[in-house]
Amino acid sequence: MASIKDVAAEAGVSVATVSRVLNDHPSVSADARTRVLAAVETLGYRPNAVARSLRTDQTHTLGLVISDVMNPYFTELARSVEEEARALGYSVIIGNADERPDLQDHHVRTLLDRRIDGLLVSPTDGGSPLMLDAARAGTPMVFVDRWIPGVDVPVVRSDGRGAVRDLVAHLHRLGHRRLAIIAGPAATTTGRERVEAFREALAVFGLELPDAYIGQGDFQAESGRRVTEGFLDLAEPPEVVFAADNLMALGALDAVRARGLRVPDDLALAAFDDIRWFVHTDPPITAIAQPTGELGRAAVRALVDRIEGRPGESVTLPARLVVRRSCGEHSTPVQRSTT
Amino acid sequence: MASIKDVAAEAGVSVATVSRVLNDHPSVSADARTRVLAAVETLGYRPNAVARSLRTDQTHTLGLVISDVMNPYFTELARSVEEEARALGYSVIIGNADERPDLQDHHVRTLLDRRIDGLLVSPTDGGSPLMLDAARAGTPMVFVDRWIPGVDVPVVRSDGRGAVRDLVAHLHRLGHRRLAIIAGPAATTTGRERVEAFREALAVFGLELPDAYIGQGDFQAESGRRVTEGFLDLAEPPEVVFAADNLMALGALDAVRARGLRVPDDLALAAFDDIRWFVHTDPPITAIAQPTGELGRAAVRALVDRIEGRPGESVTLPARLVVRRSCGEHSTPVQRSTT
DNA sequence: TCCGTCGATGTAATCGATTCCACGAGCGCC
DNA sequence: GGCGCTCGTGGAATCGATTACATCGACGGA
Repeated sequence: MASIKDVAAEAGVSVATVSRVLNDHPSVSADARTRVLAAVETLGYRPNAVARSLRTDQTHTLGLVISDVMNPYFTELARSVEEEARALGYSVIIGNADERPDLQDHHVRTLLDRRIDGLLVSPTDGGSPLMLDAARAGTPMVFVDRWIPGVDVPVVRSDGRGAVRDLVAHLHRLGHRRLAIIAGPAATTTGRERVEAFREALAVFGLELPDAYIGQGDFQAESGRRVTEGFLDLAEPPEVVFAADNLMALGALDAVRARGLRVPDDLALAAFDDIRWFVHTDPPITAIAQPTGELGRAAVRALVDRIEGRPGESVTLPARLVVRRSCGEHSTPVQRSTT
Repeated sequence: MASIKDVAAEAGVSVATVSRVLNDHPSVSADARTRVLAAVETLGYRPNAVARSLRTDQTHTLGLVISDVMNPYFTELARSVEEEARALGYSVIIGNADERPDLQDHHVRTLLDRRIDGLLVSPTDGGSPLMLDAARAGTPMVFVDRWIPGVDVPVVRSDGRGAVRDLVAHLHRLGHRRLAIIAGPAATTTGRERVEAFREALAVFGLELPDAYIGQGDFQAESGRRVTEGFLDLAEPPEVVFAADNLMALGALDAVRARGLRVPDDLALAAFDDIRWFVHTDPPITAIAQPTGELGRAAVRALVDRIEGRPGESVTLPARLVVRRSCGEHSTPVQRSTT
């Protein structure tokens, strides 16, 4: 592969001049410029990004470590992150942590070894020493969706409180009183927050959230299935199950189906995170939709701001309730928008 | 960030010795080794992958350019690719072409600039000059799922012919005679092949595939919707629509639903590519399942073989039919396995 | 005419690793 | 006792770019 030296030789100038042309430095004669460009053309020269990065200490690359690529929510997030990054001149390397702290650390480590310019993380756990060190060492970093409390890093996420209130109001109006939740891992902020938001919303209607109605899931389909089976085995099973993410809702659907029961007649179902398929499931699933694309874009902007020396701010966007039929029929569909 | 020089100074040896310890070269004294390792520990030293790559001309990175990350099939493919690559000591950079040749070229170019060791591509089109040049120039490369004819590059894909024959047999048994297909882009091999396989299977039963029953899609949901509406507007609409991928099936479902019609009573539906949600759609969708994970792993193995100087062979794995209810009820569910 | 300035260019240092080569010490063998 | 090997080690070149600094010529003003 042709190097800058070959180009210099071909154009009859020094490598410095070639470099100047390529980085359009002002003081290059028109003559030299055209000769260099011609040489670049004939040799099919492309600068070696590795060499350039070594010298400039910039890779123009962002690392994105997400909890689970197979989760459509994160897939969409990854897509919007890549789009915005590309628009700003950055590439993205995605690491899939698969909800496993060890894998998350593996990816953070290799990304740091590659000297990425900044890191976008949706932490799987409460924060490994590795990540805390990186943050403290000044690696530009932004948390997206989930975050680690007590770390001085901007957080880009959506606030589901309003939407969860709307959801509980919707459920209450339909007559449901025994509401259960399939929670995410307590080590994640979203895992805890969604339970809290749910509990608070229930309190508004004078309802409680007994421990038996809190199932411990891990954001994966299988755990949703398992927890739902546990609910169905209770002496007094809940009337509604609220899954804290879309995969656990899928698992819940599996469990209900395996018993030959029906949604919403035997058990109503709602989910956090809306996905396209929810329109076509049997029945269509009521869900809380996050502004996923906007979150991804905002996260990239915040990270690039940090990288380029600007402040880089936290962003919180509201989620909203999308009512479908999985919680029972309703006469007047009210979709209060949250603020 | 500490460099190899700092480690050398701390350990009281030369950088050469540090490098030897790190790459466990045999001739290093036990004493020097322990001193170096201690220095590495106290400084928290991590070798700079950029510098290493510049010198060794290896990045231990694979590029994966896929047609559409939002398509669950490709998401799963990407996941298995990353897993196998990690097991073999490689990282993966994913580029999402979004079915756009220009984006595909963009990613191929940046990946080559980064001097990735090898490229895994599922081409969006018939092959840009850029990609053909790269293949000719000797960049280790493997096509996965789709390929470009006439290029000397291993292809890892699944053969759907057997499964499509099974599907048509299934449809014929259910009494369907007017079968239509939503095709993928003619520029892709899978786009063409699936239509051909379908046509051949129909021929076995003495059925034809009239042009009016071939809708031109682009593997995206919206095109599935549009084509299905066209089918429904025909004087004699088809009884079955076979979507060449899962997203177009989603679009077809949207279209049927928008007209207030029902699957399979008004129009039966089948799809190429099986996804988890197909179990829970209304009705559950009959689909042709590819061994996606195995494809991804085989592709990585073939690519790494090429990179490391071994032959690197093409692989073709059979797909299989998964019968559900979207084509009508059947008495004895026959799922012939293909060979 | 001379000097200072500015624009264009080249030389060489540099980034952080790997690796070839040289060198010295120790050891075995004749 | 000397010769030659092997082993451990360090110095320095190298990968392909960027960039500080030096140089040189032209040009303008006094």
